Amino acid sequence: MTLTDNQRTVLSFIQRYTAARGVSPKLQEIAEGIGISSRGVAHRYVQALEDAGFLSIDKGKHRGIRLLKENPYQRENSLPLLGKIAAGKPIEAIAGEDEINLVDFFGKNTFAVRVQGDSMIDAGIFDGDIAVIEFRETASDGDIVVALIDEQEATLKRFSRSGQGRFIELIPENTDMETMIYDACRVRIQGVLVGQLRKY
Amino acid sequence: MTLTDNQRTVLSFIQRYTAARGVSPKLQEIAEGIGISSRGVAHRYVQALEDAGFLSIDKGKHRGIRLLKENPYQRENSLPLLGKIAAGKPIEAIAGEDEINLVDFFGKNTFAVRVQGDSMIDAGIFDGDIAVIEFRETASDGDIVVALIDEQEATLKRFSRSGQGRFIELIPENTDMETMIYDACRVRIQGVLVGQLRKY
DNA sequence: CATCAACGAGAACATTTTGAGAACAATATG
DNA sequence: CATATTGTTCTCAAAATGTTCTCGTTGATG
Repeated sequence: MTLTDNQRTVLSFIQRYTAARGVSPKLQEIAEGIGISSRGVAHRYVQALEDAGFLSIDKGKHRGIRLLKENPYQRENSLPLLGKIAAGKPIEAIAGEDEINLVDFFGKNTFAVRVQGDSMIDAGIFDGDIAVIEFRETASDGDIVVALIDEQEATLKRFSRSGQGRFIELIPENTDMETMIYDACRVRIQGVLVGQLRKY
Repeated sequence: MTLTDNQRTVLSFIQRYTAARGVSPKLQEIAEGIGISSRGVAHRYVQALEDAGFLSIDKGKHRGIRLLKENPYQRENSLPLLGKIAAGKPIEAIAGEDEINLVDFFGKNTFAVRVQGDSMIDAGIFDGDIAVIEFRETASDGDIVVALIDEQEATLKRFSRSGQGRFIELIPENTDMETMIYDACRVRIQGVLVGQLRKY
């Protein structure tokens, strides 16, 4: 039994709510939490989650949801997003405006890899940074891509075609390093850079 | 039964997506991932992969693809064991190894602000980046801080004391801009930079 | 040139998933 | 008990997604 996207969203909401408040949410609260207006629909989701074994329902009881399993899909990964800095107000004044969720922020089809090496420092990507990559098998000239060479070596470089598409150039953003040129058949694109994270 | 190049591409996409996200992609996502626009074509590929025995389809269900075989690339090339990118493994081999959780990654007492302006470009912080800040009322010389001046203006600068603690210097990381010096009582620290996010 | 297989676009249809809300039952509360 | 709140079960409709087509293009091959 697999969950639908919305069922996962509901499960995640229930887990967060329960963790924060110590009691399970009401159906109305679940509905509002996922942006709908119908308690009936919320109930249908909760029922589906019970059928899938993620929780149990104390029938009829208010706030009668008990969680059983960990949610294997979604992880809690949001940060509160405050207003723009340098815009003139104390941070407290604009707190709680929004939040950042990694998946929402960078897009759904993304994953993260840790970058090793200095081949992209001129693009502002440093050793140890986390690169956020969107799944794609194709790229446009100028994209920064994760390229797999000979099914062996994965590398992060700027992508460009040459020789009427027969060759692929992988261009480091570092004046000390040289462009690598391969037969197109030796290179497989695994994704395109869409963001990055850095921790100090 | 041999797969065509495109079928292999689709299989690779499905494998990586599933490894990283825990659920299979939708046909639309597959189409976008390989650079085409037609769900129908994506379906034809998935069907071919089912016929070839690589996966099974839960007919009609959304995200109803189940992978059956191991990734052929992993099996055919026994790969070196380094996890980081540029160090030698296809993404599907390391997916899931290094999941990023924003709160775990940056710490609990953190929030995010969008950076406006170029005062920190030499520190690699650009206009439009998201700065991740840890709540603190104190800072050490050299920290990059969110400082509130006269309870009015919040700004992101490098922090330093001077004059036996009577003054606070807020130093931009931009050679075109000048250090600002304030009486310590006019400056309140709101937090210290611990990370950043960028979206391309 | 004729044929064929692989491919991409997109229309048309089928099925699943979703949302609203009514009606009623059970529970909570004073 | 009386009332309000909450949970449960329905029906109907819409949206999203999967499925099956046709059509045209391209490149390889005989």
